Amino acid sequence: MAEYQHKAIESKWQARWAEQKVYKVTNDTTKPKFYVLDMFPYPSGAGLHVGHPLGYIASDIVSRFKKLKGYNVLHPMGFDSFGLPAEQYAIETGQHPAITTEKNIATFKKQLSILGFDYDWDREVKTSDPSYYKWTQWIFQQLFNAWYDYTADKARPIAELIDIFEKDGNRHVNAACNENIKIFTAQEWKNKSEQEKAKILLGYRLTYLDEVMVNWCEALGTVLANDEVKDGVSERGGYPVERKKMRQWMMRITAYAERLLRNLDKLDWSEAMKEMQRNWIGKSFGCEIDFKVVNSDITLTVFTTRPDTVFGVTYVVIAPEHELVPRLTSKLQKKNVEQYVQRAINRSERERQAEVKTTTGVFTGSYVINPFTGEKVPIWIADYVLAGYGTGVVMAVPSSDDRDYRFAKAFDLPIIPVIAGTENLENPTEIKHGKLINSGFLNGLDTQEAIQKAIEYAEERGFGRRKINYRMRDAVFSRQRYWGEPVPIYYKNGIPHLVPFEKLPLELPQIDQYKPTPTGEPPLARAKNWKYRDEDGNEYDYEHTTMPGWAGSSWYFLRYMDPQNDQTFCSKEASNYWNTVDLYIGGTEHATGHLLYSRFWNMFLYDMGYINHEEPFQKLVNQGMIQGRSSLIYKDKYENKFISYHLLDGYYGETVELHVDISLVRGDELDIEAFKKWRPEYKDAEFITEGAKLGRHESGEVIRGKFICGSVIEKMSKSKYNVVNPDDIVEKYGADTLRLYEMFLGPIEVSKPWNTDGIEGVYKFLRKLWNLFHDEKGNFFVSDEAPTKEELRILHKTIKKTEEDIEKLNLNTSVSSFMICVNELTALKCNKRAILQDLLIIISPFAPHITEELWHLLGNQTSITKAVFPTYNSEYLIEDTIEYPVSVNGKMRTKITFDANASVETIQQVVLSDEVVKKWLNNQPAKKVIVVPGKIVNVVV
RNA sequence: GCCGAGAUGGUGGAAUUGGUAGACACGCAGGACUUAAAAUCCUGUGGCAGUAAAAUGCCGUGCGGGUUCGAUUCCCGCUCUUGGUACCA
Repeated sequence: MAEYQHKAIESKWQARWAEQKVYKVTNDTTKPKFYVLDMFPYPSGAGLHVGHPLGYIASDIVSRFKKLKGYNVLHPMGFDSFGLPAEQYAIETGQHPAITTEKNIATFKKQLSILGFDYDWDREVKTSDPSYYKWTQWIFQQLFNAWYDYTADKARPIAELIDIFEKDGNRHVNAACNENIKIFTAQEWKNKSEQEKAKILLGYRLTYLDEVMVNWCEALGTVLANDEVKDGVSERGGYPVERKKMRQWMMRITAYAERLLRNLDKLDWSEAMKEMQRNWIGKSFGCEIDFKVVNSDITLTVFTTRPDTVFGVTYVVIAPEHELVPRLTSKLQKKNVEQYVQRAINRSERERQAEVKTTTGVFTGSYVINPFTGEKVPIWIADYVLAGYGTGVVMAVPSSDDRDYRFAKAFDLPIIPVIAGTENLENPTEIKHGKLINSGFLNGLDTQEAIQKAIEYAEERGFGRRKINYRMRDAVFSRQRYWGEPVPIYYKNGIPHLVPFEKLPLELPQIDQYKPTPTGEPPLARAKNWKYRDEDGNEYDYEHTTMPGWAGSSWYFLRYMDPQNDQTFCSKEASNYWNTVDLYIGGTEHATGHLLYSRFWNMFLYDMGYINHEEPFQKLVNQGMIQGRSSLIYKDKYENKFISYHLLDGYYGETVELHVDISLVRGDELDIEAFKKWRPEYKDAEFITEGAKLGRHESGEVIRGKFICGSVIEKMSKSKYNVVNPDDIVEKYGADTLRLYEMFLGPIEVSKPWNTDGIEGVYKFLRKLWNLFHDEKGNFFVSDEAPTKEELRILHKTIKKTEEDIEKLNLNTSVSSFMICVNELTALKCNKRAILQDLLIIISPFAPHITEELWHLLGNQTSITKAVFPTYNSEYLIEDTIEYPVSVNGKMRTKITFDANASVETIQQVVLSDEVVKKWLNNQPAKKVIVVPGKIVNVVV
């Protein structure tokens, strides 16, 4: 008697696969390669939840499928193990983040291993491992030692730039560099001090130091992400946050803007994803125009994409944080301006952009001359202008820009219509393109023509120039944190120097507390005796900031190719063989962060000749999120009293909403006793229940009623107590069921809340599959009879569907087709080896354990993972007749069966003489009969 | 605000390129087996009207329009949910 015993089968095969290293991947092989990758997880303390495996199962299915199709498949897993939560935990408990992280990784690995993934664990990488971050630091140093040559359109070694400076100065250098670098000759370069030279070079390097605005929280002594700031105060603790300029390491990703944009066309990513990156890069064509400030030597340069509307400029707006603001402010306006700037600067950029209802701004007291008209217009300050975009100054054309229009209305500034048809409109910005009016030499021209004409005019007269602008900014690389890669830099006389390669990795030092120093220095400043020592024994300070989370994750896909190499980050042989990632699965939340930074680093390594592919991820698929269903409980604001969900309306007091652990709730009903034990402060809480009148049951038992919780669908997170762990499901149903079920839930890209309601159906399917191989008594029983035509049709229909579905990643419908196949074979009582053996192979990528077991019961000696995917034969699917749906005016009314090769004329004739069709024709002749061969007939009445 | 995605029965979802809306599964209802329950199996199941039961008709893919012989699919305008918005990863 052998029933389907998932536990025994799964642990047996997992052990055997590990023991025989079935999933070992080698780099030298004659087989074609396939590289399938998941975005690696951050090992959080909550462990793996049911959302993580969604993508992992999909990639595992593809990996196993490609192996069956004869590919050498690289399908690795590792951990993005630097990050804030471990550090936060360290601050609170004093526990070293490395210890927490190791523990969390162990939990994750254990959880991953019971799901039966085909990872080669010998290739695991961890970003917080010094043997890994040695190479992250090395890449940083390569970026430090490089500059971007726009003429060659690639990065080059900084030594070559120094050569050019020595021979020719920087006059002919077309490089990505800081804006304030002055032109110098070779002789001038040679005369500069080492200090000066270092400063200039820093302005060219692909990683450099700069002063940038950050959210500084004095009380926490650290910089906060925009996410961590709510309404101008820190989310944690509610301390005030100010915007402040700090010296930070930057990454010159803008050098790559054009290539990052251009290459998108070559990638097999969703249009949505490419669009997001395009918008992030934000390329726009336009020009700069110089506006001279009246009675001053200052010139304000604006960037505009609409120089055609320059005759409609009625004022100019400058960003509150712009450095010229103090010089432009008149005595009379000083107080107003200072007040305004103070307030505006402390608002986040997102807030400033999002706010459209209230328009704010202040007049500086200064004026500029519009070089096209010679007219004098006022300079205003407004927070809708950001210092970081364009030049930080805009020319305002209230008649054709919405924000300018609102601003002009609010402050009663003039509006000059410049586009024909807008003269008499209440809101002229409704029409943005057309023939120009009130615009001097541009009158009568169309928008596009006028733009070109205006730029030419400005260029000829020297007060403007054609300009391509990008919205993308250089990336801030420094973090005022402990748990990240140390930046391999030390300072000598204030000039940054690279820690020599032999001294890498520069390991994280031990510190007493994981907090910033009392003076607001980053945590690494606490390290005792942590200094760089040169040969002469001189000591220098190391850089005290660490690298951001995205540093380690920007190149990990290369390390998997050659994970143990201690000579280089990844050997050329390995990267030449594995090349680009063929399928990358991960969430859309990485659209503009990780996926741009990785492309940038990969492109840089390509430029420097370390790898041979320019793009890291050829095909990208975005998996949706599995959301959690949180349970909510309502507590009286002042008393230790809880109110059941449906009684809230009638409750007299004020209540607060709290998250309650979902393990204490069954179908919205709270287990009150368990809840009292959950938190000591609730031990004596009072509960107002519902659903039953208080009283006594006939048996004498007191009727208590039910306590019902509210619920909300949101991100699965430890802090929301809504995490569902896959372990319990595997325990009850097995990994094969979980794998099939997660795929069966729906398309991989769609987000949905976790819900186990349908899991029984999938479990039943596996039992039915098992029963195909067993008789009623449970004995293994398979026949060697030749299959019938019908059985072959069922099998080959499924082979075809599965293959198409996996290629397109429609894994939910493959599971359905397996169910249909097994249902049909069960109905035919088919237990033929010729059919079942192939069926096992096609199901094996989805349910590797049960299929491996049955495969061996069939007498096979080697693993099913080494089998060959069956070839679909179209001959088995040919049908002699086709049943046509016949519709009248597009509505299906009847069905008529025709010979597969019946002519259109025959079909029309038969259809028109059909009783049902006649009824709808009602003795009128049909206006039209449309026959789509093989598909449908439509009669138009 | 800006950029991206989505909305189909009681539920998860299916529908290949514009061609039978609701595959497959859950749930529910009824039945078989059983002393009973569980498990298993069978039948039915979008809504409304209609019928003894059928037949049959009408409505129906977030809302309002449009294109088409034919629209879940294409176009225009909305609503709601959701991801990103540069120091969460």
